Amino acid sequence: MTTMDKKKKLLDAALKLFVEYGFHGTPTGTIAKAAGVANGTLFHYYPTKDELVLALYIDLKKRLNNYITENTSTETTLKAVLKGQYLSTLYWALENKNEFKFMEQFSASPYLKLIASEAMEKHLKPLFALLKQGVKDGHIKALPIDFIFTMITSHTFGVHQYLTSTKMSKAKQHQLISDTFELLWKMIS
Amino acid sequence: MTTMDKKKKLLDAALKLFVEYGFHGTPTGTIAKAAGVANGTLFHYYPTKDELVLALYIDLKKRLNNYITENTSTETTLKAVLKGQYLSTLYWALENKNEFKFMEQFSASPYLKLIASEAMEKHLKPLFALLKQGVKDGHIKALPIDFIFTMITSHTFGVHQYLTSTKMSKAKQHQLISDTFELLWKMIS
DNA sequence: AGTTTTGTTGACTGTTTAGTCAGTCTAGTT
DNA sequence: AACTAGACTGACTAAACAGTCAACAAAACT
Repeated sequence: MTTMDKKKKLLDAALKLFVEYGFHGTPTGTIAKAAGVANGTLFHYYPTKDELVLALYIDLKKRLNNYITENTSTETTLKAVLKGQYLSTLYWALENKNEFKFMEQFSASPYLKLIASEAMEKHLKPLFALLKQGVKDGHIKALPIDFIFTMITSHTFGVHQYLTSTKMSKAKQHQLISDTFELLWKMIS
Repeated sequence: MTTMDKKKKLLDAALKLFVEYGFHGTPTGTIAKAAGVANGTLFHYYPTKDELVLALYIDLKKRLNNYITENTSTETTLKAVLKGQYLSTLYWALENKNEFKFMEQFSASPYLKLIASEAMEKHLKPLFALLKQGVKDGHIKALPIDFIFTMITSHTFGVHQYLTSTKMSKAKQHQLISDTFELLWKMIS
């Protein structure tokens, strides 16, 4: 097993356990065992438990971001670009339920403030620029950018929560995602 | 000090610490100390730590509910009733930031599934009936009730998050709350 | 006043935990 | 083959933890 395998296995195991039992409800020993590595190996890669939690969040954030950029072709209108990002996010969330659930849990937890704000903003910059332009051009309501961002985020979490709590066909899910974007757009435009 | 005083002091202390350090990040001993009671007293009232966490959530839920019912006069139109509930919720949240933050944290955590679903539904029943009627009368979009509910909830959490992360005058806050209700209404009607 | 019940205490305990460490293994380099 | 550097191990430890309990205090009841 290579280094990446073990790091990845540790993050995988941690994710599953964190979602089920919470951050502090999951001992490091349990994580190591579930990952199939020795106790000490966990601390070899992540010197403290907190660093493991943060690393996991950052890794997921990156994976989601990659997925979004890979799956959004260059659209022309602002609405189309936003819709692409919104759909990508929720498609990814559907294929990675635990991952998305963890991100939500993390976002509501006191851990969030441990994330360096520059690292946070780096990911958000492109979207913020987009929204800013949208406001300037009058396509989006003249509201503070981070307010619009917050609205999009909570809306997205809400839709995902509903999607995971309700059984429905893939087709219906995609229809709902598309419909809810229209609702969101109606709200901010 | 009476019994109620001590129970209340324990919940107060637990709330503050949970919001800052998380559920498992807060030892029971610290809670007891902060509440000014002996370690054993905590376990006299709440046999396990989990029961304390759940009791806190239920207590807050009740307090918010009371506030809403006390502060919503009997309106006539569906929109006015919903607006009253929405405003009440966010006004309460502004006066009880920690309380609301905890409820959000709790809602995203694995603890949520420990709450008996009947106790949950009891609080929601009136609102659900209201929404159902709204859909029937065509005032609200023909979407599943619990979807609309999820949308309202996440929207509310989002607005509160923005309100607490941004400095602004009381007047501006109230304006924003009112405005965001219109956005929400626009979305679901 | 005496008795019982209920509230309250904090020292204590068995367990669990994050994190350490002394040393083994593996793969690459000279 | 000898050396080195980093990966990896798991037994270990010191601290922290949730929960107990025997004793005491204060009400409440008879």
